[in-house]
Amino acid sequence: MVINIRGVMNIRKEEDILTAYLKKKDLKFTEQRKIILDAFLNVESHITAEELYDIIKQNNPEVGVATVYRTLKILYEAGLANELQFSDKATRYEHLFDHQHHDHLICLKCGKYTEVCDPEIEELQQKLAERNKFQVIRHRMELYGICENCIAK
Amino acid sequence: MVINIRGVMNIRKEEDILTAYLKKKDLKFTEQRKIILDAFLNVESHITAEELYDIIKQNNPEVGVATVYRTLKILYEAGLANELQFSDKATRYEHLFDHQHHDHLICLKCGKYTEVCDPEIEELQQKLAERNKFQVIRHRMELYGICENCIAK
DNA sequence: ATACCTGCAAATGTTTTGCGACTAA
DNA sequence: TTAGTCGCAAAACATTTGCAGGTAT
Repeated sequence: MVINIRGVMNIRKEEDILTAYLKKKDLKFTEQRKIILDAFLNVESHITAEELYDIIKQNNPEVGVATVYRTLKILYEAGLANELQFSDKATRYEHLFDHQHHDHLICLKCGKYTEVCDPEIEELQQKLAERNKFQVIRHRMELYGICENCIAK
Repeated sequence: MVINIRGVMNIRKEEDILTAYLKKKDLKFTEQRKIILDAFLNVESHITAEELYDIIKQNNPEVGVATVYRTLKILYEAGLANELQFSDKATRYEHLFDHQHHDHLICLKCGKYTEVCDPEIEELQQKLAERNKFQVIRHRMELYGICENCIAK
Protein backbone atom coordinates (compact mmCIF):
# COMPACT_ATOMS: atom_id res chain seq x y z
CA MET A 1 0.00 0.00 0.00
CA VAL A 2 1.35 3.41 -0.97
CA ILE A 3 1.05 6.13 1.61
CA ASN A 4 1.41 9.87 1.00
CA ILE A 5 2.86 12.42 3.40
CA ARG A 6 0.20 12.15 6.03
CA GLY A 7 -1.06 8.74 5.00
CA VAL A 8 -4.27 8.32 3.09
CA MET A 9 -5.77 6.22 5.85
CA ASN A 10 -5.49 9.00 8.38
CA ILE A 11 -7.15 11.54 6.16
CA ARG A 12 -9.98 9.10 5.65
CA LYS A 13 -10.33 8.73 9.38
CA GLU A 14 -10.39 12.43 9.95
CA GLU A 15 -12.91 12.90 7.20
CA ASP A 16 -15.08 10.30 8.90
CA ILE A 17 -14.89 12.17 12.16
CA LEU A 18 -15.84 15.42 10.50
CA THR A 19 -18.69 13.78 8.62
CA ALA A 20 -20.02 12.27 11.83
CA TYR A 21 -19.78 15.60 13.62
CA LEU A 22 -21.55 17.45 10.83
CA LYS A 23 -24.34 14.89 10.70
CA LYS A 24 -24.83 15.10 14.45
CA LYS A 25 -25.16 18.88 14.21
CA ASP A 26 -27.32 18.85 11.09
CA LEU A 27 -24.61 20.58 9.12
CA LYS A 28 -23.50 19.76 5.61
CA PHE A 29 -20.36 18.22 4.23
CA THR A 30 -19.57 20.61 1.41
CA GLU A 31 -16.84 20.72 -1.19
CA GLN A 32 -15.23 23.70 0.58
CA ARG A 33 -15.11 21.94 3.92
CA LYS A 34 -13.38 19.01 2.30
CA ILE A 35 -10.84 21.26 0.57
CA ILE A 36 -10.11 23.09 3.79
CA LEU A 37 -9.83 19.91 5.85
CA ASP A 38 -7.39 18.37 3.37
CA ALA A 39 -5.27 21.50 3.18
CA PHE A 40 -5.20 21.76 6.95
CA LEU A 41 -4.13 18.13 7.39
CA ASN A 42 -1.36 18.50 4.84
CA VAL A 43 0.24 21.34 6.73
CA GLU A 44 2.48 20.63 9.62
CA SER A 45 2.98 23.08 12.45
CA HIS A 46 0.77 25.83 13.73
CA ILE A 47 -1.04 27.84 11.14
CA THR A 48 -3.32 30.87 11.16
CA ALA A 49 -6.55 31.10 9.20
CA GLU A 50 -5.01 33.64 6.86
CA GLU A 51 -1.98 31.48 6.18
CA LEU A 52 -4.14 28.47 5.43
CA TYR A 53 -6.27 30.63 3.17
CA ASP A 54 -3.18 31.71 1.22
CA ILE A 55 -2.24 28.09 0.64
CA ILE A 56 -5.74 27.06 -0.43
CA LYS A 57 -5.98 30.03 -2.78
CA GLN A 58 -3.24 28.60 -4.97
CA ASN A 59 -5.29 25.61 -6.07
CA ASN A 60 -8.76 26.77 -5.16
CA PRO A 61 -9.02 30.51 -5.64
CA GLU A 62 -12.78 30.37 -5.38
CA VAL A 63 -12.74 29.57 -1.65
CA GLY A 64 -13.26 32.67 0.52
CA VAL A 65 -11.43 33.67 3.69
CA ALA A 66 -14.58 33.75 5.72
CA THR A 67 -15.19 30.10 4.94
CA VAL A 68 -11.72 29.20 6.12
CA TYR A 69 -12.35 30.98 9.41
CA ARG A 70 -15.76 29.35 9.73
CA THR A 71 -14.45 25.89 8.91
CA LEU A 72 -11.46 25.99 11.25
CA LYS A 73 -13.89 26.76 14.03
CA ILE A 74 -15.88 23.69 13.06
CA LEU A 75 -12.74 21.52 12.99
CA TYR A 76 -11.99 22.76 16.46
CA GLU A 77 -15.46 21.89 17.69
CA ALA A 78 -15.22 18.49 16.04
CA GLY A 79 -12.04 17.79 17.98
CA LEU A 80 -9.80 17.70 14.92
CA ALA A 81 -7.96 20.93 15.61
CA ASN A 82 -6.61 22.77 18.59
CA GLU A 83 -6.65 26.53 19.01
CA LEU A 84 -3.43 28.17 20.18
CA GLN A 85 -2.49 31.72 20.99
CA PHE A 86 1.21 32.33 21.15
CA SER A 87 2.47 35.82 21.75
CA ASP A 88 1.27 37.23 18.47
CA LYS A 89 -2.33 38.28 18.16
CA ALA A 90 -3.57 35.76 15.60
CA THR A 91 -5.12 32.45 16.56
CA ARG A 92 -3.17 29.43 15.38
CA TYR A 93 -4.47 25.94 14.72
CA GLU A 94 -2.77 22.56 14.89
CA HIS A 95 -3.93 18.99 14.25
CA LEU A 96 -5.37 17.27 17.23
CA PHE A 97 -6.82 13.89 16.32
CA ASP A 98 -4.33 11.05 16.36
CA HIS A 99 -1.71 13.39 17.71
CA GLN A 100 -0.64 13.03 21.26
CA HIS A 101 -1.36 16.02 23.46
CA HIS A 102 1.64 18.27 23.94
CA ASP A 103 2.72 21.67 25.21
CA HIS A 104 5.17 24.17 23.79
CA LEU A 105 8.56 25.69 24.43
CA ILE A 106 8.77 28.99 22.58
CA CYS A 107 12.01 30.83 21.97
CA LEU A 108 11.72 34.58 22.47
CA LYS A 109 14.79 35.25 20.34
CA CYS A 110 14.22 33.23 17.17
CA GLY A 111 10.56 32.29 17.53
CA LYS A 112 11.21 28.58 17.25
CA TYR A 113 8.79 26.35 19.12
CA THR A 114 9.31 22.82 20.32
CA GLU A 115 6.58 20.41 21.21
CA VAL A 116 7.01 18.71 24.54
CA CYS A 117 5.01 16.46 26.80
CA ASP A 118 5.51 15.59 30.44
CA PRO A 119 3.08 13.04 31.86
CA GLU A 120 4.05 13.95 35.42
CA ILE A 121 3.01 17.53 34.87
CA GLU A 122 -0.23 16.41 33.27
CA GLU A 123 -0.95 14.30 36.30
CA LEU A 124 -0.23 17.13 38.71
CA GLN A 125 -2.45 19.45 36.72
CA GLN A 126 -5.24 16.96 37.16
CA LYS A 127 -4.64 16.80 40.90
CA LEU A 128 -4.42 20.56 41.17
CA ALA A 129 -7.80 20.81 39.49
CA GLU A 130 -9.31 18.20 41.75
CA ARG A 131 -8.12 20.06 44.82
CA ASN A 132 -10.08 23.03 43.49
CA LYS A 133 -13.09 20.87 42.60
CA PHE A 134 -12.54 21.91 39.01
CA GLN A 135 -13.18 19.64 36.07
CA VAL A 136 -10.53 20.17 33.40
CA ILE A 137 -11.59 19.92 29.78
CA ARG A 138 -8.41 21.13 28.19
CA HIS A 139 -5.35 23.11 29.09
CA ARG A 140 -2.60 25.19 27.69
CA MET A 141 0.96 25.38 28.89
CA GLU A 142 3.67 27.38 27.22
CA LEU A 143 7.20 28.00 28.43
CA TYR A 144 8.81 31.12 26.98
CA GLY A 145 12.54 31.57 27.03
CA ILE A 146 15.73 31.02 25.08
CA CYS A 147 16.36 27.89 23.03
CA GLU A 148 19.58 25.90 22.87
CA ASN A 149 20.76 27.52 19.63
CA CYS A 150 20.16 31.05 20.81
CA ILE A 151 21.91 30.42 24.14
CA ALA A 152 24.97 29.31 22.19
CA LYS A 153 25.11 32.60 20.30
CA MET B 1 1.12 55.18 59.52
CA VAL B 2 -2.05 55.13 57.48
CA ILE B 3 -2.09 52.73 54.56
CA ASN B 4 -4.53 52.83 51.68
CA ILE B 5 -5.96 49.90 49.77
CA ARG B 6 -2.75 48.79 48.16
CA GLY B 7 -0.45 50.38 50.66
CA VAL B 8 1.45 53.54 49.85
CA MET B 9 4.76 51.80 50.33
CA ASN B 10 4.09 49.34 47.57
CA ILE B 11 3.12 51.96 45.05
CA ARG B 12 6.34 53.76 45.91
CA LYS B 13 8.29 50.61 45.25
CA GLU B 14 6.65 50.02 41.94
CA GLU B 15 7.19 53.61 40.96
CA ASP B 16 10.87 53.14 41.75
CA ILE B 17 11.06 50.09 39.54
CA LEU B 18 9.41 51.90 36.68
CA THR B 19 11.65 54.93 37.14
CA ALA B 20 14.74 52.73 37.07
CA TYR B 21 13.54 50.92 33.98
CA LEU B 22 12.79 54.16 32.16
CA LYS B 23 16.15 55.61 33.04
CA LYS B 24 17.93 52.50 31.81
CA LYS B 25 16.10 52.75 28.49
CA ASP B 26 16.50 56.53 28.19
CA LEU B 27 12.77 56.98 28.45
CA LYS B 28 10.98 59.63 30.45
CA PHE B 29 8.84 59.46 33.55
CA THR B 30 5.87 61.53 32.48
CA GLU B 31 2.73 62.63 34.25
CA GLN B 32 0.66 60.26 32.09
CA ARG B 33 2.83 57.28 32.91
CA LYS B 34 2.39 58.02 36.59
CA ILE B 35 -1.39 58.33 36.26
CA ILE B 36 -1.60 55.07 34.33
CA LEU B 37 0.67 53.19 36.73
CA ASP B 38 -1.35 54.34 39.74
CA ALA B 39 -4.65 53.46 38.11
CA PHE B 40 -3.32 50.06 37.10
CA LEU B 41 -2.07 49.27 40.61
CA ASN B 42 -5.36 50.27 42.15
CA VAL B 43 -7.30 47.80 40.08
CA GLU B 44 -7.45 44.20 41.12
CA SER B 45 -7.99 41.41 38.65
CA HIS B 46 -7.24 41.19 34.99
CA ILE B 47 -7.97 44.27 32.98
CA THR B 48 -7.82 45.22 29.32
CA ALA B 49 -6.28 48.43 28.02
CA GLU B 50 -9.72 49.77 27.10
CA GLU B 51 -11.13 49.03 30.53
CA LEU B 52 -8.24 50.77 32.23
CA TYR B 53 -8.66 53.70 29.87
CA ASP B 54 -12.33 53.99 30.84
CA ILE B 55 -11.39 54.18 34.51
CA ILE B 56 -8.65 56.75 33.95
CA LYS B 57 -10.95 58.90 31.82
CA GLN B 58 -13.15 59.63 34.81
CA ASN B 59 -10.48 61.62 36.62
CA ASN B 60 -8.10 62.36 33.78
CA PRO B 61 -10.08 62.81 30.60
CA GLU B 62 -7.05 64.30 28.86
CA VAL B 63 -5.18 60.98 28.77
CA GLY B 64 -5.52 59.20 25.40
CA VAL B 65 -6.18 55.51 24.72
CA ALA B 66 -3.01 55.12 22.72
CA THR B 67 -0.98 56.19 25.71
CA VAL B 68 -2.65 53.58 27.86
CA TYR B 69 -1.77 50.89 25.33
CA ARG B 70 1.77 52.19 25.04
CA THR B 71 2.25 52.41 28.79
CA LEU B 72 0.88 48.97 29.60
CA LYS B 73 3.43 47.56 27.19
CA ILE B 74 6.14 49.42 29.08
CA LEU B 75 4.89 48.11 32.42
CA TYR B 76 5.06 44.65 30.96
CA GLU B 77 8.63 45.17 29.79
CA ALA B 78 9.55 46.62 33.15
CA GLY B 79 8.31 43.46 34.84
CA LEU B 80 5.45 45.17 36.64
CA ALA B 81 2.65 43.63 34.61
CA ASN B 82 1.89 40.31 33.03
CA GLU B 83 0.12 39.87 29.72
CA LEU B 84 -2.66 37.31 29.58
CA GLN B 85 -4.86 36.07 26.80
CA PHE B 86 -7.86 34.19 27.96
CA SER B 87 -10.33 32.95 25.42
CA ASP B 88 -11.59 36.37 24.41
CA LYS B 89 -9.61 38.36 21.91
CA ALA B 90 -8.41 41.25 24.07
CA THR B 91 -5.11 41.19 25.94
CA ARG B 92 -5.48 41.43 29.69
CA TYR B 93 -2.95 42.69 32.21
CA GLU B 94 -2.40 41.84 35.85
CA HIS B 95 0.07 43.06 38.49
CA LEU B 96 3.26 41.12 38.63
CA PHE B 97 5.72 42.71 41.01
CA ASP B 98 5.37 41.64 44.63
CA HIS B 99 2.69 39.19 43.62
CA GLN B 100 3.50 35.55 43.74
CA HIS B 101 3.49 33.84 40.37
CA HIS B 102 0.30 31.92 39.68
CA ASP B 103 -1.62 30.17 36.94
CA HIS B 104 -5.31 30.13 36.15
CA LEU B 105 -8.32 27.87 36.20
CA ILE B 106 -10.89 29.26 33.79
CA CYS B 107 -14.50 28.16 33.74
CA LEU B 108 -15.87 27.73 30.24
CA LYS B 109 -19.47 28.06 31.46
CA CYS B 110 -19.45 31.18 33.63
CA GLY B 111 -16.07 32.68 32.74
CA LYS B 112 -14.88 32.75 36.35
CA TYR B 113 -11.15 32.41 36.83
CA THR B 114 -9.29 31.24 39.88
CA GLU B 115 -5.64 31.86 40.59
CA VAL B 116 -3.67 28.80 41.56
CA CYS B 117 -0.10 27.87 42.18
CA ASP B 118 1.55 24.48 42.42
CA PRO B 119 5.25 24.49 43.26
CA GLU B 120 5.64 20.87 42.17
CA ILE B 121 4.45 21.74 38.69
CA GLU B 122 6.73 24.74 38.58
CA GLU B 123 9.64 22.51 39.46
CA LEU B 124 8.78 19.96 36.82
CA GLN B 125 8.47 22.70 34.22
CA GLN B 126 11.97 23.76 35.09
CA LYS B 127 13.24 20.19 34.72
CA LEU B 128 11.37 19.71 31.47
CA ALA B 129 13.06 22.82 30.12
CA GLU B 130 16.47 21.67 31.27
CA ARG B 131 16.02 18.36 29.53
CA ASN B 132 15.48 20.36 26.35
CA LYS B 133 18.40 22.68 27.09
CA PHE B 134 15.90 25.50 27.17
CA GLN B 135 16.18 28.47 29.50
CA VAL B 136 12.74 29.50 30.76
CA ILE B 137 12.06 33.16 31.26
CA ARG B 138 8.37 32.97 31.92
CA HIS B 139 5.51 30.62 31.35
CA ARG B 140 1.81 30.44 31.04
CA MET B 141 -0.46 27.67 32.19
CA GLU B 142 -4.20 27.75 31.98
CA LEU B 143 -6.64 24.96 32.73
CA TYR B 144 -10.01 25.33 31.04
CA GLY B 145 -13.02 23.43 32.28
CA ILE B 146 -16.03 23.62 34.58
CA CYS B 147 -15.88 25.21 38.01
CA GLU B 148 -17.41 23.88 41.20
CA ASN B 149 -20.51 26.07 40.98
CA CYS B 150 -21.24 25.20 37.38
CA ILE B 151 -20.81 21.47 38.01
CA ALA B 152 -23.43 21.71 40.75
CA LYS B 153 -25.98 23.18 38.36
C1' DA C 1 -38.16 21.71 -0.57
C1' DT C 2 -35.62 23.71 2.76
C1' DA C 3 -32.08 24.31 5.78
C1' DC C 4 -27.75 25.22 5.54
C1' DC C 5 -23.56 27.42 2.97
C1' DT C 6 -20.89 30.35 0.27
C1' DG C 7 -18.27 34.51 -1.34
C1' DC C 8 -18.23 39.09 -1.05
C1' DA C 9 -17.83 43.33 1.03
C1' DA C 10 -18.89 45.93 4.85
C1' DA C 11 -18.65 46.02 9.83
C1' DT C 12 -16.45 45.12 14.09
C1' DG C 13 -13.15 45.26 17.79
C1' DT C 14 -8.44 45.67 19.17
C1' DT C 15 -4.13 47.64 18.72
C1' DT C 16 -0.69 50.45 16.21
C1' DT C 17 1.07 54.42 13.87
C1' DG C 18 2.01 59.09 11.63
C1' DC C 19 2.08 63.61 12.89
C1' DG C 20 2.57 68.27 14.70
C1' DA C 21 2.65 70.17 19.15
C1' DC C 22 4.66 69.53 23.82
C1' DT C 23 7.76 68.35 27.80
C1' DA C 24 11.12 65.95 30.93
C1' DA C 25 15.94 65.77 31.59
C1' DT D 1 18.32 71.90 23.72
C1' DT D 2 16.65 67.74 22.20
C1' DA D 3 15.11 63.14 22.44
C1' DG D 4 11.34 61.25 23.75
C1' DT D 5 5.96 61.89 24.40
C1' DC D 6 1.37 63.07 23.85
C1' DG D 7 -3.44 63.08 21.92
C1' DC D 8 -5.76 62.58 17.98
C1' DA D 9 -7.49 60.48 14.04
C1' DA D 10 -6.45 57.36 10.57
C1' DA D 11 -4.57 52.90 9.52
C1' DA D 12 -3.75 48.24 10.26
C1' DC D 13 -5.05 43.70 11.52
C1' DA D 14 -7.77 39.71 12.74
C1' DT D 15 -12.22 38.14 12.75
C1' DT D 16 -17.31 38.29 12.16
C1' DT D 17 -21.60 39.18 9.87
C1' DG D 18 -25.49 40.45 6.54
C1' DC D 19 -27.00 39.27 2.37
C1' DA D 20 -28.39 37.33 -2.06
C1' DG D 21 -27.57 33.46 -4.60
C1' DG D 22 -26.11 28.41 -4.49
C1' DT D 23 -26.14 23.47 -2.72
C1' DA D 24 -26.34 19.17 0.13
C1' DT D 25 -29.71 16.15 2.00
